[in-house]
Amino acid sequence: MDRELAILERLRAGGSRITVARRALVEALLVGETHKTADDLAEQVHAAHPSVHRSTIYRILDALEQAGVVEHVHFGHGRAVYHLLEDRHLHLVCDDCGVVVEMPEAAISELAARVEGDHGFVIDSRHFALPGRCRACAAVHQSST
Amino acid sequence: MDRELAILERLRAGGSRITVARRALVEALLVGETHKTADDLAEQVHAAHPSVHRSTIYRILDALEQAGVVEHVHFGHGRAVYHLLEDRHLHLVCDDCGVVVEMPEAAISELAARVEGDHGFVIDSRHFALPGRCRACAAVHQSST
DNA sequence: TTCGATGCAAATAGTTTGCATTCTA
DNA sequence: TAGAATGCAAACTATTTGCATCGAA
Repeated sequence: MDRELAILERLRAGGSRITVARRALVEALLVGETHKTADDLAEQVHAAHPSVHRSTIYRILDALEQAGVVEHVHFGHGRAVYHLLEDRHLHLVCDDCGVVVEMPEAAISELAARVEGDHGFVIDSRHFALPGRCRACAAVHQSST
Repeated sequence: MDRELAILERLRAGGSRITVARRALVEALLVGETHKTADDLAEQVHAAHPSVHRSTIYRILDALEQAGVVEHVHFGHGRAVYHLLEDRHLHLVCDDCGVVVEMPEAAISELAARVEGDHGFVIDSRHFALPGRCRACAAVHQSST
């Protein structure tokens, strides 16, 4: 039940030490939105611990990623969002309004199987978002183009 | 048959002027690899015209993109590659060795149709590469992990 | 001659790194 | 107390922008 402790324990198991900054970042990951940029997380951590530096945020995120706790997904043009590994799913991001639609990982399995058969290529589709246009923006786009 | 002239003409039609730099960049796009980073292109252009600035390369690429001549695809972690619109296809990039596998756009149509039906989301799959592992790296990865 | 294109330098966004210091285990 | 973690500043990558000048039509 205590997700925070479980995650910290997992870090400790990997030889890491538990610090205030790490505790705060894990807490930040556990509340609110499931997808947060490094910036979002830094802001949240700063609320309680203003002295935690941005570079530390990145280093902790890196440690968490190595420990298999989080993963990051690129949402186009440079910025990445981080989320807990438990929340595995594909991401669809709207190029126009930026809304993120989640869909089960299974949706891509058919394509993945075909690609693997044809090219031997194993798609890791979680690491990138599929871009496009959400329902609303697709409608607008169609009428204005 | 003269692709270079055709492209330049297309630029001119949009109100643009034809300059040495533009001519050189279009030439660079037409030879060799079908996918090049802004850096690759800058290097090629510099070979003949060392004074052309990087920012100019970006501005020309932007103009070409607006004119519908090229498009850029993000290959993960910040860098983008440009290619002529005629060469439309999906990209699979290996996270390990960086090799790019191309596959017909049609391969994703089934997934795209399902997603559009379920979520109203219109995937623009050409704008991003699907990450994963190529046959060779997948084999290595499996045995070493 | 006019307005688009360019060179330059500086700014930007997002992230990473070297190094001396601090703190956990 | 050893070695991991941190703060800080500075570097980095890829790209963009303001501005004065240049050049194509």
